[in-house]
Amino acid sequence: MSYQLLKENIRRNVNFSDMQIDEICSFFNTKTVKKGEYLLTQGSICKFEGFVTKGCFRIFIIDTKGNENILYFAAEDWWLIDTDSFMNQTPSDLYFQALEDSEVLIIQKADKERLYDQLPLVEKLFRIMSQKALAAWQKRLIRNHCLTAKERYQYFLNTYPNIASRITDRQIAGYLGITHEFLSKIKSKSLKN
Amino acid sequence: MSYQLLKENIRRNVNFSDMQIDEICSFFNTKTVKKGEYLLTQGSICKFEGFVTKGCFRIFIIDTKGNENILYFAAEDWWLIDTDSFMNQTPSDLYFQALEDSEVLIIQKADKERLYDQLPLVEKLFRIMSQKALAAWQKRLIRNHCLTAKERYQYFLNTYPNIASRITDRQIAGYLGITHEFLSKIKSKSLKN
DNA sequence: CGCGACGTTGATTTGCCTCAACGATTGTGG
DNA sequence: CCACAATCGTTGAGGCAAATCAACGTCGCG
Repeated sequence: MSYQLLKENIRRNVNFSDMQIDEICSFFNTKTVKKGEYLLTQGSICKFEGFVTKGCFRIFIIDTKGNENILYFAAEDWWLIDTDSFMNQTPSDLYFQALEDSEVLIIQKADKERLYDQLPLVEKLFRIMSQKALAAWQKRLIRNHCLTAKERYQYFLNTYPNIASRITDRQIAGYLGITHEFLSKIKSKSLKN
Repeated sequence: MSYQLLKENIRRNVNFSDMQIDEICSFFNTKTVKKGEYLLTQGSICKFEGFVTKGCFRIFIIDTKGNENILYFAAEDWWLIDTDSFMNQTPSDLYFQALEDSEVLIIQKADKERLYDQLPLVEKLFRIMSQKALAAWQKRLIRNHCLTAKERYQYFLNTYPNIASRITDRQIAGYLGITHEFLSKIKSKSLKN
């Protein structure tokens, strides 16, 4: 059952009772997305949050120079969220694109508001999730300032081995904020050491 | 009264009753910090969160190369939080240093836990605060990837004029992730246009 | 006054980008 | 199942943004 992964993910943050967690899960619906398809595109308002149970997504932005800049990848056990657009219901800057055939558990904005009212402990759940994410983003920015591209690449390989192994180098370069040509040169130099 | 700023800051996120907001404020104590002093240093466990009512702080990290890397500035109406260390009660990577004689409203870790229990709506408050912060950090990382140092400098000046005007260029360079020499060159080139 | 932190400037180096070309791999339609 | 296109990874030449190192004048402060 694909809800099992979601339940475990939630329980890692807040210890809900079995009844509560079933209640929470009942707000989510399964959605399948084929490789290459988009769940969200720039300019549209994000009305849902998702939890990936199968496959892999990239969350990216196309900047004014036309470069694809990848915020993060979401494989199994990751959340698929545009915090800004979902919270403020403003047009999104982001794209959610499936890099493989994927399955996502989806909760709609209106349902999430109902869930907050119905089960106030869900506030704590998303408070903790947001704080963990916040700490991670702060550390990532520091790494971008302190580390060279090569060091960031190696950190990525070590930290997310099962994401790195299933995506192209172009995607990794987009995540690291470098060109794919330069990533290729980093790799060839690493082999010589 | 220095609590007024805190009350307004909180009410911008959750509409508490007067009684509730007084209750929340009663958990905070005033602390004065002189220019140059530290409220948190690397290696210590962060047992508090703060809200700045007067003065200005820099929140920074010293990396392995000895560079001071500034995560953000906290002047009046800003929160002073090491999310990671406070949440996990692990040794902090950060320094909180006053750049001016300052005043902070402090809430201790144990008291904050009590506040969550006593007034569950506070969960929503910090959920919303964390999500707003998260969205802001994601945008900042994107700017670091897409914009040149000059463009980031101008963005900083436009976005935080009353922080930029009261700190040294060295601090701004540390925030932008560039050397202060290069920032100086950016400024001299800007004047010629 | 004298010291330390600051801002500035120049010379040099380096990390990364841009552009272009090429073979290898993957995907797709006939 | 093949042919072709598209995408991918690689490599090289050249250029630019930013770092490094060093020197210097200025300012605030003890």
